[in-house]
Amino acid sequence: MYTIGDTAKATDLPTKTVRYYADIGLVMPSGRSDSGYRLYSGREINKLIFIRRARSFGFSVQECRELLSLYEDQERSSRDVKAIALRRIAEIEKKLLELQSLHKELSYLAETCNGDNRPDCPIISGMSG
Amino acid sequence: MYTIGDTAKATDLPTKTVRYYADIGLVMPSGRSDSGYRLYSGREINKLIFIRRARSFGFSVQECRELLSLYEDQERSSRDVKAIALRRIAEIEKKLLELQSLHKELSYLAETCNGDNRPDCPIISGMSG
DNA sequence: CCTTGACCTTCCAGTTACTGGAAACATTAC
DNA sequence: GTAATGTTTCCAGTAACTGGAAGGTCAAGG
Repeated sequence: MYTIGDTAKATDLPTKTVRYYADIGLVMPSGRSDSGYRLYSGREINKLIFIRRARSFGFSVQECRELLSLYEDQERSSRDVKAIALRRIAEIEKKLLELQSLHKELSYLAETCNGDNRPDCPIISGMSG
Repeated sequence: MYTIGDTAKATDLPTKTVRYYADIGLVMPSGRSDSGYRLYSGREINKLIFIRRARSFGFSVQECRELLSLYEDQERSSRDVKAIALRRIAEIEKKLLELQSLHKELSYLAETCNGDNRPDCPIISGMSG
């Protein structure tokens, strides 16, 4: 069992955010210490890491809730699970392409503009591809 | 020259957001029509597409401002440009790894939970890798 | 020319997802 | 035992939109 600070370290989330997620019922601590400290188990740690990743790619908290429920809602049919997962996978693949494109653009910029004098770097005109 | 609606379509951003970016001085329209309509050129379209991408990967508006300034601030030395670009590239590479990991997790879920009966899918316990 | 509908304008209020800070209690380190 | 650090709740503030009202503009059809 981890206190909120240890949980924050383990998940690479701010303490404030972990507490916020508990407040909105996204990831509840598995219990409280005698003195009222939130206590998290490995399971919650894993959920929080998953959420941090999903959030950092623009999935809303609501969408994270839905993604988590894929694993937890015993009432939901496998068909639903698969449908939602596949929809998200398509989005992720689109994001992967865009992220690679962004990477390429910045790499080109770093390569091109590497002297002491400022070169022209007219890269914006090519930034939309 | 594009009106704000055409610009929104071309950049895949909501009209509201394009107007908001003008309000905060992130991307100004290159001019106004006689009747006061915002008018955008290809250059602004490209900037907006670049920003949409960067935003969707968690770069703040302030960071987008900095990234755009890499191309525009004639006072900034090439050394700075390269340093900032390299820092961002490192972040993007980390994001790429995490996005690939997210993709793998959801693909595994979609594959595993594909019958008509709900299988156990105890994937959360492996979600932190 | 007139009207209808889709566009645009400004302004202001509301939302999402945090984020910072105060006051007070708990735990750990010396 | 006391100082530093960590935790609690609560409340206010911020970033980046987002929705809606009230009104001006523009192209198409009658």
